[in-house]
Amino acid sequence: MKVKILYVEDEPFLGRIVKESLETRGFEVKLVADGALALTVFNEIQPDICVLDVMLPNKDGYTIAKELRKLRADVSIIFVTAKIQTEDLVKGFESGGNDYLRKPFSMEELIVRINNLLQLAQKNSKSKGVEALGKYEFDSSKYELRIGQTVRKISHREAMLLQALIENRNTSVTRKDILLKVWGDDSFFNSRNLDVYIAKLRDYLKEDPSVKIITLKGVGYHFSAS
Amino acid sequence: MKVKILYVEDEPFLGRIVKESLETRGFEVKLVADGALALTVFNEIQPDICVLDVMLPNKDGYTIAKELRKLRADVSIIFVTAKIQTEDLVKGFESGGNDYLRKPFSMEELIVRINNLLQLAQKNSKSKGVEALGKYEFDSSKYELRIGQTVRKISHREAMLLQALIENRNTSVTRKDILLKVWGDDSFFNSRNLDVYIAKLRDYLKEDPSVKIITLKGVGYHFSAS
DNA sequence: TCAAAAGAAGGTTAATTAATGTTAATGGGA
DNA sequence: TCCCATTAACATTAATTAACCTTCTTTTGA
Repeated sequence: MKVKILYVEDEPFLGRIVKESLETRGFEVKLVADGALALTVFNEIQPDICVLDVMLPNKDGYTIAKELRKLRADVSIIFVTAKIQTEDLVKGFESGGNDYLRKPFSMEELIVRINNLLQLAQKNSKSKGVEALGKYEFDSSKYELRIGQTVRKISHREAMLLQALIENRNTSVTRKDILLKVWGDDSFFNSRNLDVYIAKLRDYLKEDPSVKIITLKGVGYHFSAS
Repeated sequence: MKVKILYVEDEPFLGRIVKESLETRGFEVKLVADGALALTVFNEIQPDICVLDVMLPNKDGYTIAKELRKLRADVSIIFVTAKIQTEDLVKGFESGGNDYLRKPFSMEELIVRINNLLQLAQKNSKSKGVEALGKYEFDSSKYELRIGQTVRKISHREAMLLQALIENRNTSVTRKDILLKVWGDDSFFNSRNLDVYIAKLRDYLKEDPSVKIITLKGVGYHFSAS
């Protein structure tokens, strides 16, 4: 499958050249000229990489980046800017950018940096969609948990929770973060709800003892799986 | 502990300025002017980040990078170069570089990119492995303490405390440092709490008398283990 | 100067409280 | 109705607090 790129750029001439140039190299590029549209298009095409101009009408690149990160923590973001102020650079990395390119840039440089990020992303998350969890496989788009021949459909909440754990695999997540991500708020009742769902997941995942959800009492959970 | 940087640069004037500038920001910088020396110095100081000029006498930056990667796969490498040819950029990433900076660059830009790589590296290597403590083995990501065939699950606090001791193995830690690290504050009650947990760890570790938690009354503890 | 007394710091074990586990009952929407 | 999310009820475990004990240090007075 082609690598999808969301390219947000308001200069039409530059935009078209870069888009075509990237397409020649086998990327699938969606060009958006208006910052306010970026999120909508992002949700539509689910790109692997976002290339964002910083100066944009309606909504600047940094703001977009922050919003994108919330939607998908693992998306790769490259900023492109004519500004050379270093505070912008700082802002760029702070708002969740993975790389920063100054205009004018060469196509080769952009492509190299794109490829670099793709490799990184691949290392971090293998082939997305289907996650290997020990002997299990979790298909986050189908809400399916497979082990051997057995397929178990899991519910929306179960899937969200499992996803949240997977995103923090081999590190710890706080209960609060999970609650905010999965339930949207961390009230007392939702907190007990989380306990219930953890129990369910543990039950689903009990066939492979190497897949573990360890409780960090007073803190959160630590999910580990090969 | 300070972040250590190996900086290979043959222009003495630039080298000194960058070195001093980085040191002002709290980095520990070793400046090397000769490519052929880079490896030796690398082994000596075990840096967290390497900043390599590409054009160097005796051995160029790309070659150095490849060799460094062989020595330590997880080291972060930033190339710095006056060349603007894009083939160099490609070569840079291919030879194992993590980032590429064109001269002239601003200090801020360098620092931002350094910090970015540090964060990345931390994410990747977070769940570090298994510590040998005399006859025991402590797996900090699984919260397991093993001796012979016996595996004991320990709690989060127990693990944090043990980790804090291990990090200061064969030296002394103050109670205050431990309390801040494990409990977040050093109030009276938490201080007594620490006593309780020290007792637990001593109990867990009593099978091997060479593993010792020695009390330094009025100061802290001294943890020793082969 | 020295021994006894008083304190302080920490050791140990037990009791208490808070957090989470588990299973079942309830309730609401396609 | 059926499924899933939520709430409830009771069980379990970890963390904290308490109580009492031991050890070392400091103070004090003969």
